[in-house]
Amino acid sequence: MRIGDLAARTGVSVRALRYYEEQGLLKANRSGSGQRHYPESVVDRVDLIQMLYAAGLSSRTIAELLPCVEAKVSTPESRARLFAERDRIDAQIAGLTRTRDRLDAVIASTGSPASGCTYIADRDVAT
Amino acid sequence: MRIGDLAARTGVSVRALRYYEEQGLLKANRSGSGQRHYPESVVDRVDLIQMLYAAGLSSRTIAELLPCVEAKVSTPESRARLFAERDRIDAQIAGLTRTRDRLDAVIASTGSPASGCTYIADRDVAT
DNA sequence: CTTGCCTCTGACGTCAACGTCAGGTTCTAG
DNA sequence: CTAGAACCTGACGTTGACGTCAGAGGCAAG
Repeated sequence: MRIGDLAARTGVSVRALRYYEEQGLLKANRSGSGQRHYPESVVDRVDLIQMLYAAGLSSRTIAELLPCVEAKVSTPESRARLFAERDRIDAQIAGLTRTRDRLDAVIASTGSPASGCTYIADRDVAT
Repeated sequence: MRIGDLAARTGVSVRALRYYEEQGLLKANRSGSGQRHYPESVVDRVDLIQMLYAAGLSSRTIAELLPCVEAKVSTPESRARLFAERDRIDAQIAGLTRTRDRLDAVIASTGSPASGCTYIADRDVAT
């Protein structure tokens, strides 16, 4: 599997994949001419990397936690980092939930102004 | 209330407050000599701005939604934006929840290797 | 008055995760 | 064999939300 194929499979750009390698998140087997070749397994790894990036983790943190998540290998530091990131994500979820509820309240008040102005699509307001 | 006081009250830097004004998120009464003076009410406004920034909204989007959230004034576009951002935040919460659960699973497997994989994750899944 | 802190307006610096371009090599289809 | 897609390594550009510095002015206390 070459880098273009991996990019297509993961939806990540070729540039991003090379960047991940540069950051030590991804390793590639090189052919004689220097081209990168990947096994199927890296697809999951790239998905995981994207997942962690989306959760707000930095390259450095991801690099620290990847062996922990994939190979179940962990040092005391990485375990501490793991707990810290878990808690940070928890807090982030809590904050986002409050923000969403606030927006929902706004939607409820501007969307149906007391009387029957109901042409605004009837959405679920408080999950 | 001068800008330094507002910064202290909100935990936001002076630079950030000036930046908010530059982005049209905050207005200030100017004294004769050009110094900014704020009423008490802007404290809540700044908190709200921070909340929206934390939720991943851009200055432009916040500027569009602030009148909607504070004064309950909305145009069809801002209402559409409101719905879009609410849904985006919902999706973000869902993604973060999956990521957190994944980290919890890792914690469960690396954190207590002796007693078989018992899940730690009996946390509330953020409504 | 002057000391010292606060404020003002530019304007350049920063940082992360890439985008994009240049110039050159390699693989593949016909 | 040859065109053209895909790949390579630098290396500079981008974006957003500020940080930071420079130089100048404002404000209450002693």
